[in-house]
Amino acid sequence: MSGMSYRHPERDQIRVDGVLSALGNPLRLSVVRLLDGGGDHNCTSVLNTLGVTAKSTMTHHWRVLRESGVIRQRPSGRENLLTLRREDLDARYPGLLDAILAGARADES
Amino acid sequence: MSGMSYRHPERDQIRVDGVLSALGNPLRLSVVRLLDGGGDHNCTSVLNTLGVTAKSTMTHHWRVLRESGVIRQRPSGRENLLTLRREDLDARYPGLLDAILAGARADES
DNA sequence: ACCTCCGTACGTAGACATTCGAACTATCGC
DNA sequence: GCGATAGTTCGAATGTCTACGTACGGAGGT
Repeated sequence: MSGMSYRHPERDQIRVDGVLSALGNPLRLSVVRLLDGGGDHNCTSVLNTLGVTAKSTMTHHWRVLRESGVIRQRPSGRENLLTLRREDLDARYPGLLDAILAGARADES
Repeated sequence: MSGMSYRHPERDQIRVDGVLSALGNPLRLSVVRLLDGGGDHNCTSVLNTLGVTAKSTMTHHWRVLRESGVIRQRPSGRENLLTLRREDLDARYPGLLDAILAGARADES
């Protein structure tokens, strides 16, 4: 049997204050920027890329991102694949994600 | 002499994670929606409109909103006038504020 | 001067966030 | 089965956020 799946909010259950609160954390914003860059990501690869030490720390952040509707977490084998819920976010809050990601890039300059 | 002024970040000192974190709080998001509606606002009028009990609670939120660059606080007589820094936010993060405000309205439906 | 109104500063209390280590479950390969 | 890998769960420590009451200071009106 494949692993258990997590509870995700439906598209119409997403709330903007939850999304903003989730993305107001620098580490979680970095995660979203990384996922937006495309490619396959599991928890460990993100953890290594961002230089986080403890896996259990990220487990906390996965839950915040998942329960706010920002990412989707899909178990596959012994990995946990992570994807940005771009279609849902774009449908519900047009332009929000792009504005945030552009803003994050602007802050780096 | 008029009252002391507060420290506000310059436009280019604003950071998107600070803005998101500030607006991730439902009460502060309501404040921004109210200020965006136009009209003159001082601290007490916002407090009364939103049904907040303690002034000192709002003083905390004014600081968060001010230091993240979302609002400007300008003492005038014995009042403290509040304005949304729309021009600065629009210049630095095009579309962000509109997307957030539209999202907040969408969540109400 | 006096009183009143507007808002801040301070201390405090409880709730929540963030991070970590250690123990645990499940999966894959041998 | 055995060992290694991928993540989670749990508990604890630390820090931050939110809200409140009280006290304070500045500005206006009388």
